[in-house]
Amino acid sequence: MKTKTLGDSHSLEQIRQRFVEAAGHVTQSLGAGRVIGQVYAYLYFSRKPQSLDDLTKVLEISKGSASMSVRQLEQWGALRQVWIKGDRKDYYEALDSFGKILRKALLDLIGRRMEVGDGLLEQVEGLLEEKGTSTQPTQEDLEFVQKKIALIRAFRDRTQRIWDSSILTLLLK
Amino acid sequence: MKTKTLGDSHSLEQIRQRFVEAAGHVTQSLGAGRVIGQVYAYLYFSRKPQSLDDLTKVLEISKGSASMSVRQLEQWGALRQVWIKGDRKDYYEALDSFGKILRKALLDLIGRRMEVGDGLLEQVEGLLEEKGTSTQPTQEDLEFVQKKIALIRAFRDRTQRIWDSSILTLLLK
DNA sequence: TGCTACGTTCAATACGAATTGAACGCATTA
DNA sequence: TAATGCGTTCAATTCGTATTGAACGTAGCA
Repeated sequence: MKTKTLGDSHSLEQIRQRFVEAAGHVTQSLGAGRVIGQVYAYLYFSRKPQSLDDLTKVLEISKGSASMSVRQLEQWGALRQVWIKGDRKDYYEALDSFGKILRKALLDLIGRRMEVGDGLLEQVEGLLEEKGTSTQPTQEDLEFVQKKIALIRAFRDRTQRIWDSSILTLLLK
Repeated sequence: MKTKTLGDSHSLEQIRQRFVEAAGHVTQSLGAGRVIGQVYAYLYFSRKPQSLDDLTKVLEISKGSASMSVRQLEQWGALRQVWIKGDRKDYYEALDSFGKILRKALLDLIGRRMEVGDGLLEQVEGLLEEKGTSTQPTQEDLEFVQKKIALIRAFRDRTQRIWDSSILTLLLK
């Protein structure tokens, strides 16, 4: 039991392994784990649905990892569960709507990280409104900060539009 | 010596700290450290150039961190070094061409991570060319893999165009 | 009803990357 | 020329987070 899957061709199996490895790096650099990419790539290059058990053996990952990765990928619409009658295991096959998948995944990953900064500009602008009437801070300081924040807002708004229109909609197609 | 900088206004100082914190999160999630963002935000909201020494005190980071961050930011065109005569310290002030800065930073960060996967498609397609003539692998397997890889290439080319045109050029303006 | 084989969960662990800080080199000044 | 005050470097450390694996719940089967 040395190599399994995808016929016996050495070079084809080699190619799959290359993709598994590369996908692992990609997802890792995107801030999802390495395993997620590996699982998807492996399933993508599998002719038949594979079980969690297969994944743990081939990718040498734990049962827990396999389970969690598969669930994450399912939520991103990257996998489909397949029942094989007379078999108690769950089987999975990869879907290939890369655009939709990437879109969901990015929104998820980015959203997960941007909570903190989100709404900061609005909050701060609110604070400045209040202070605008008071005279506590020196007029100079107030103007300085307002000017700086205005620059940020302008840039934010511009990139926001680009992001919304270009990326997401185009990835959808 | 409790609070320094930016006048004495509590609320304005508060605002700066908010931005420092937020910027730290952003750069961290982008895969550059937390410190990079903090340093930039602090300088951006400083009226006068600041020294490494200032940074270590205000941001509570080590001299090493301050030095490395400043250098990185300089390479991204985010900072400008300022000499103050009669002072042996180096001073820095933030530049605000956000577009150019982000562009350089992203190219750098992404480039740093994509080395692995880069050229993979080309390599693999090369391998498949060779195998195309041999009959080692079953015809079915060969076709399967070729089809799968073609899908990936199509997607890669499409997103590549979007990335090149939309993002980078627009960020330049 | 108990037994088996599976998937899930989450506290413990391992791992990689960010950060530190001591050692160093290089200016500047006396 | 020595002494002082910088910035830089990089091995050691710390810290966050991905991964593990043992314990658990559950569904099917005898």
